Amino acid sequence: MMTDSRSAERDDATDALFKALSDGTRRALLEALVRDGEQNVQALTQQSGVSQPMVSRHMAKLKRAGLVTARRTGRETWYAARVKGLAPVIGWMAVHGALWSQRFSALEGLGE
Amino acid sequence: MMTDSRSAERDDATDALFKALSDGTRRALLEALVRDGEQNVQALTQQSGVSQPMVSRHMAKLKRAGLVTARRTGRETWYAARVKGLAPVIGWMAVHGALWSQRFSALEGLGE
DNA sequence: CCAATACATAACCCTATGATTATGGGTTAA
DNA sequence: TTAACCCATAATCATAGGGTTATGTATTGG
Repeated sequence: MMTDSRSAERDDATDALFKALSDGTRRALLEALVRDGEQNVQALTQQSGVSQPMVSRHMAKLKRAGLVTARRTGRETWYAARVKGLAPVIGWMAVHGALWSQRFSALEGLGE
Repeated sequence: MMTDSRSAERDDATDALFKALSDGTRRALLEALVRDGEQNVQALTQQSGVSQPMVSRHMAKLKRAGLVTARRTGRETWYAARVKGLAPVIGWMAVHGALWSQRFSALEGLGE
């Protein structure tokens, strides 16, 4: 499944990932989950400084990018960071950052 | 409401970096530089599939993000990948990706 | 059953951004 | 000097995207 050397055509996963990380509010939400563990929307809303609907939309984007998981219990939705979702970022840097490949080579077995 | 500076600090560098990497065309341009070394705008334009002005604008953005360097010689501008510009990405993942911090700790001395 | 709660969606506004073609500003060459 | 060349910038357009408030859909509790 090598995407040929003709540059990344439709690397939707990588694209969604970098796009998800390209917004500061979204990164802050993800950071909160990494730091303090699983949280529901209202908890995230209080920290975020933006409205609840905006948090829901940000979380949806993070989820589609594979960076968080969602677990609905009753009327609450609990989000948790999914750190291994960052793997494609590592992969991209390992492949396209020639100077890094040596250092990154030890990280390539993270597919779980 | 003041923004909670604890989690949402104005990390302009990181923001610019992720934003620069969030576009596929821009990543392809950067990949071309990493793969084939320093190139001028016309060479990059031929590979990119977009217009020359668009390449110039993409390169400007990559440059502001610290991912490429520009060297003007006469009427040509030669761009080269600056792989250490990815350092903030590593830094961000090291800090906010708890599960990664052990593996990343060895990479933190790349500041220059 | 009814109200309150928790989250997601919808409708809307405004800015950012990717893309184009046209133009301008220097530089090389004839 | 003039013309061709290389690149950047301007003008323009369409769409994506972050933000808000309003509304909808379940779920819990009195």
